[in-house]
Amino acid sequence: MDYEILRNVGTIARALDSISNIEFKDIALEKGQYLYISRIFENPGITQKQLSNLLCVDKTTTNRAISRLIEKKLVIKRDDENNKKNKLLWVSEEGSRLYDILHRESDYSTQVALEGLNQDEIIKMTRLLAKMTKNVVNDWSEVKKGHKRIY
Amino acid sequence: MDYEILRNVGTIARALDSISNIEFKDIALEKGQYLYISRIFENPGITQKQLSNLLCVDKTTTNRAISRLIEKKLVIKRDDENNKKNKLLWVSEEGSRLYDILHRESDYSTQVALEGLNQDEIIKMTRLLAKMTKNVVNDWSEVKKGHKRIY
DNA sequence: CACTTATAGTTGTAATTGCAACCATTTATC
DNA sequence: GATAAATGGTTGCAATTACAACTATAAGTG
Repeated sequence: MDYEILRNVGTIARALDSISNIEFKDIALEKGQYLYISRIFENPGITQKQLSNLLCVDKTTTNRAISRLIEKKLVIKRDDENNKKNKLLWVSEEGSRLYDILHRESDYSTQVALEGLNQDEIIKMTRLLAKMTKNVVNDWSEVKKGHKRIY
Repeated sequence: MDYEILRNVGTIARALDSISNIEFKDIALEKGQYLYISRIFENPGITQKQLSNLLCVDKTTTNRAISRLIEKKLVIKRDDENNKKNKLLWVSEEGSRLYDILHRESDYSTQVALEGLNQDEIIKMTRLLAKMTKNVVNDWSEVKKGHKRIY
């Protein structure tokens, strides 16, 4: 049945997250921190709220993770001149060096995950997962705002 | 590039997990507990170790989750007559009733996630994700055992 | 303009999560 | 069959995770 799809998505995600957390202990990153460094590096000046929505993580979780990364001098926080409510985030020089490793690991995991799939399948997969992401993130935003789904 | 694939897998998984955790607070389930109830229901007599491998979760996490579910009388633990090391798990009657709700929610989320995909795409997706799962879980087992991946 | 509502960020608290280190069995090896 | 290695399960810790409840700023509305 179709429910296999979401089950496997969950399993793949947990497995990869677990692998990343274990591997990045070598570079003194704690659970989950790699996610934030990657996204901030690729979206310089992003806010905590935007990060939370990008990752589908609670904003308080993002806040704590960022605080820790600032302590560790891997991320820098600056005030937004145009909007005092916002604090913009950048990766430090040290953080940038880590990004290189994160990127390489991600590439490797992608290679492993896609082993045995041909180019056409990969392209289709990319397109379909993007569509699914949009569908699911939409529901996530609603539910986070308090909307009750009926089923 | 291909790295979009794993990013989206992670995002979908986090979003759905977050939704489930929020929705299942109505039935007094705490973070993550729904996973174990579902899998034990579908695999009666499963052990903690098998559960951990099925979900790609650390065995100590499984242990704590199960202890809590036993306290809540949603899961039952029995000794394996043939092997005193193993403790076999079953869902209680109360737990079975919850399973019904979990199943309905999962169906609904699947429907939402797959909106806009046709039957052929869904079938392909199912097959490809199963293959990816196998690839990734294999690496996860190795890394958990201490194997260092080179990249 | 007043003032209400919404938004971004932050802390209090309580729970899960997972590595390390351990016990109890079982399995492998001599 | 004795002893070593492996396996399944369990606790001590230390950290993330996230809901509530809050502050401060910005945006919407009469």
